[in-house]
Amino acid sequence: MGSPEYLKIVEAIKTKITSEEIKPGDAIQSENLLCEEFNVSRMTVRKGLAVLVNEGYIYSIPGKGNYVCEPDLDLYTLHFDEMMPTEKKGEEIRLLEVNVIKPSYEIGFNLEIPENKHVIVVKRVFVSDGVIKAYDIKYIPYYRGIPIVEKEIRYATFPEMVAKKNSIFAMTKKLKIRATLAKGEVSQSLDVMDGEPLLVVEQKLLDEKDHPIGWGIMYFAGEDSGLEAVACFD
Amino acid sequence: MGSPEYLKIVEAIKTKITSEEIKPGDAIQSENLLCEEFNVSRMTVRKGLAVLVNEGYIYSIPGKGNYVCEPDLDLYTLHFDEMMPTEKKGEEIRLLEVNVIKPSYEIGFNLEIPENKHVIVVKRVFVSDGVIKAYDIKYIPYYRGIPIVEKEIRYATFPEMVAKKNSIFAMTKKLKIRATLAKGEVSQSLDVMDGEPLLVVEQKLLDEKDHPIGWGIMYFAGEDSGLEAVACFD
DNA sequence: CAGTGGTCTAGACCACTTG
DNA sequence: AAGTGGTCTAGACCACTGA
Repeated sequence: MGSPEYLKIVEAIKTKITSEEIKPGDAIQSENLLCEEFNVSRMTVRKGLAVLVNEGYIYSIPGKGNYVCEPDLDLYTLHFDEMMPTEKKGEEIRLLEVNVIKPSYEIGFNLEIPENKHVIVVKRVFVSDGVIKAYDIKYIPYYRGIPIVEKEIRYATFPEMVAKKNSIFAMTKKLKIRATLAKGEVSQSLDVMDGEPLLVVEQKLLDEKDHPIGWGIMYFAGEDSGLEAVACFD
Repeated sequence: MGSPEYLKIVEAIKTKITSEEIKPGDAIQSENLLCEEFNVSRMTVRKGLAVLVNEGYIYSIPGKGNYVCEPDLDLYTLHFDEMMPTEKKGEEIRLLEVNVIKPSYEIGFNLEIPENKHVIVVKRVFVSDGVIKAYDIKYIPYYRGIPIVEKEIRYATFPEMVAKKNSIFAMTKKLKIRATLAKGEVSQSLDVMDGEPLLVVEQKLLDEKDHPIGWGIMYFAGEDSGLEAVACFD
């Protein structure tokens, strides 16, 4: 009752859509008709429709009308916390290595830099209740002023490591997720046997021009450690 | 120049944020000030601010002002196409099994149903250029009218299988992603050796009351097959 | 109290689509 | 030409925060 008029319009149309009274591709009644129906001004109707557009229920075609969206059921929201649930009791980060190196072919390829440019490599493990949960390797093109002091880098997130050079608002992060088998250095760092299944999350940090400014790989041990995602549509 | 006034306001404030002229937690100048600055009416200013709110740049506190958001750098958009890139050349879906069964403890637990309720089980593999890419198992509580005809179910997505009973607009999908080793039935279905690393995507379909209406597990073979996600912030 | 954001109105003009 | 959505105005009243 006390709710704003435009929210009543939102709810009314949402109900029509979820009850399948109107289906994807169908047109909504015109804005002028909605004005009469709800006895409100056109701006109020449009505010309600704007909410539905933002939430992915409808879209507009100028000169024609407002239409119900085909829901994109393949889109999910993934919450990937780079630092695990740090700052909690029993959580700890161990810094294994901070170095300036010449990039391997793979590193140079992923950071799109020539082989004579130096690269910072940071290797850490995340420990929970005494058990190593994840092994994290990050590569960042070297630049003056990059933090390489242990204290600064130990608890730093990927964006924080490059924040001096790039605004976090102008960065994009991309993930690739796959499975692999533990072996060699990775097994040792995670303290697992070779052949254990590992979840691999590859992170790439891009600047506003889509140029890589960081590349990292995280290995997660244990079948219990996984990621969760929720469908966007609500 | 020809762009609407409210978009000019959006761009101006975005630039201030990405250039870090104003930082997270800082206040934007008041709406009335923005009206004067840009020589527009308040509704136009508010339309611009609404865009910034939707895109996650700012938030409002009634009676106080508009403030720059702390960017949530842990949120990603994951595109998980349940049907793989089907309908493409060289792609094929093989239906291995459609059955009505009594649920195991695990199935009953995940679907939150008693053990005397029957369940449809659908097993499929996704084949690309003759290579089996994924093995898919889905469980759906049995109800009258559920499609169990091969033709109907072979190319059906999870939501389509339950669509007769539930509107896709009222459904939620949740994913859990982890790594495991191939073994037994899974190895055979994927035609890989035991001990191969597999990416596991567990899907749960929930109705509007958060009650499960479907549970599925997809196994992806091959180190090359993985998922990709992009940070939401733009 | 003056200032802020939240809601709403009753008009207006434009570009666009359709018959 | 009539109808549609997109933009915009110049007011208004409200509930809220802070001094």
